[in-house]
Amino acid sequence: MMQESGTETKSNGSAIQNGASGGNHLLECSLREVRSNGETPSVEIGAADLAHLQQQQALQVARQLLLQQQQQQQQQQQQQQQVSGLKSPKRNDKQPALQVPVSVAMMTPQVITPQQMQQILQQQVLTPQQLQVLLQQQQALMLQQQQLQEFYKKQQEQLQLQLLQQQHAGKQPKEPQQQQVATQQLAFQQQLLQMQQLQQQHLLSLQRQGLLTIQPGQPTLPLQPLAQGMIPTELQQLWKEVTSSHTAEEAASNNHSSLDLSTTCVSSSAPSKTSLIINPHASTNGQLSVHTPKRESLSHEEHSHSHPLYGHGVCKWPGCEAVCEDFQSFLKHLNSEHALDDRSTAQCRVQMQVVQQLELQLAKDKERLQAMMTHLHVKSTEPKATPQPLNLVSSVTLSKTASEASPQSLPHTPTTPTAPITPVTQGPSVITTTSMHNVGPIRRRYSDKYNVPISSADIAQNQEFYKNAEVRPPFTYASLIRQAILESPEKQLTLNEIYNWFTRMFAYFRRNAATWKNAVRHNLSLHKCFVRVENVKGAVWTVDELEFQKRRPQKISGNPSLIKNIQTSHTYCTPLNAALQASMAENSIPLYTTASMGNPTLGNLASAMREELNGAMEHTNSNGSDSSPGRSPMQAMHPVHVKEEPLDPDENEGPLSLVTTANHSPDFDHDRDYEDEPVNEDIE
DNA sequence: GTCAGCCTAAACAGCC
DNA sequence: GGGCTGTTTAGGCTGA
Repeated sequence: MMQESGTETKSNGSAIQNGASGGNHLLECSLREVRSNGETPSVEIGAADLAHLQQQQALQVARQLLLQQQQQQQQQQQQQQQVSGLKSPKRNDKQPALQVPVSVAMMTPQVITPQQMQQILQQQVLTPQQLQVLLQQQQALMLQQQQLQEFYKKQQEQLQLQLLQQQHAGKQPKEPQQQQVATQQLAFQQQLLQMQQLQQQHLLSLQRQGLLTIQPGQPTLPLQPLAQGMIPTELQQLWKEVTSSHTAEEAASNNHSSLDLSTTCVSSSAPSKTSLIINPHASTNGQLSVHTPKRESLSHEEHSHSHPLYGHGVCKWPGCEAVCEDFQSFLKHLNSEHALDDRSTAQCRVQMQVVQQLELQLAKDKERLQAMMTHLHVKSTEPKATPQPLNLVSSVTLSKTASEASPQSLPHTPTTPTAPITPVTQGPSVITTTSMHNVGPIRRRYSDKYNVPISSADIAQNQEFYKNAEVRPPFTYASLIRQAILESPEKQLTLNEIYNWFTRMFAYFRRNAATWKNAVRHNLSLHKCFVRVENVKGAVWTVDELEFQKRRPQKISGNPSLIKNIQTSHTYCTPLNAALQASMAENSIPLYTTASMGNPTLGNLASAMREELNGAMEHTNSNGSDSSPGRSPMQAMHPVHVKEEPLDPDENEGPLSLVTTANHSPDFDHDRDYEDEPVNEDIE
């Protein structure tokens, strides 16, 4: 639609372009001027007069249509308000706690917060009937718009015809006459554009009012790419796909439908300063683009790049993963397989719940983190307090960041709507904003030195997050490679399979393939723990667990305070995991991540964690040590290694010491998790 | 300041 | 020749 407008205004490209830079006001002013011009009696006679009269008629018809449409919009808005008014309170009654932001202070005006996101998600559950109503309304609008455009096209053809007649008749068209025609054309075009804008607004308001009560006074919001990007509604996508008959307009509206989390979190604070009404293609280089099939295919290409449900030739509808060769086939597939029915609606609701839970836990853990940091910040001024269990994570990172950044500033950290849910990840994830913004390579990753339990469960729990968000996973390449290999049924993968695992599991690795693939190969070659095995189907890579566990403990070996480290780290380890589980339990997280996504192993693991929660907390509160061996949360998770916790100093010198120290290294938490997954299956 | 771990980049070789 | 795979080296960054 916008492209077509651009086509029609080609002759007035410069004028339009000037209007574009001026924004709404300029355009409206020029529109008013043109309107007034159009209403003044024309002194021209002959063909020009005829054209003028026809222009007048066209303008009047257009105005009438505009008025009708505005009235219709108002009616529909009222209708939508009624619908939303009926739905929202009901949902509020159901989940009052979810409506209340846990930490309003975390919200920044420019950034869509998890709470806002939550609100959107809460309110966007529409019944298929409601969606159909919306759909019909949109189609009616489209029809009107088409009629108007056809009318306008006819009008322009007539104008051109008349101009040609004038020229053929040898009548030199006077400059003012041309100008007037051009001005009228511009006026009409602007009216059309304005109408399109109104339609855009209306569509968005329909979407939003049905889903979210939007604040008034944002008339330009719908056309703003970033703002639009803040509406990550699956239903919206669904709706758009169902109503995909108007591809051109969709190309314009979906141009900004990307669910790019990295851009979402940096939503613009200066709305409507870019070209809002004018076709963006018209204002690129002064040349108005012509709507051609090429352009259309390009828009589809852009669309396919940004469509959250399509990527790498695969439909990303939850649980689908159907292979679609191109975007067209994907659209067909989407319309046929994921049409607006009860199943799709239910899937949408499930997805919303998933996101909702993520938001909730993120908010709670943020609050918890802030409390922790505030506490530690205060503590750090005190003379050597007794070792706090939480020091394990924060002894380095938190003390530093707390001193660098005030606790108040942290909640303002723009986070993506869906952040990793693993509570322990909140430390690095929240503190290092770079990881959230995904700008360039992050240097701060899960450091092995923080005693942060990086586990396959961590990876798996955040699986959905990393699958969708282009956030670099804070795990080392070695850990990821190992994870990939160990996840495979035969515990061996070819290089290409490892690549595939990376791209499958992490959205981040769908870009810059040359870089990270090189790093993967580099790591495979570099680390002894990765063993290349010649297989029937070629070379495969396996993991030498012993070598992998040897990697970092060497650093600690020889340290006189090894025993103390072991003891203290062990002491710290338990409360940390207790905290982890407490977080999960307090939030009543039904282990929605991998467990709900169909990974029974992790579901069992998590269930076991929760079952052990009470005892774990008691154990933690007692003295923080493993006075009752095997009953700590971590030990409950990893019963295999409980018996392998020798505190005998002599054993620390031998090979076993490696294992022992590894027990307390983060990577060993990997190991434990890896090895314990089947154990937990046994528990189940 | 030094060291270790990690990441990135690049060059090179062998194979298909 | 080009792409893929595998190895090796070098430099930079970060945290201990």
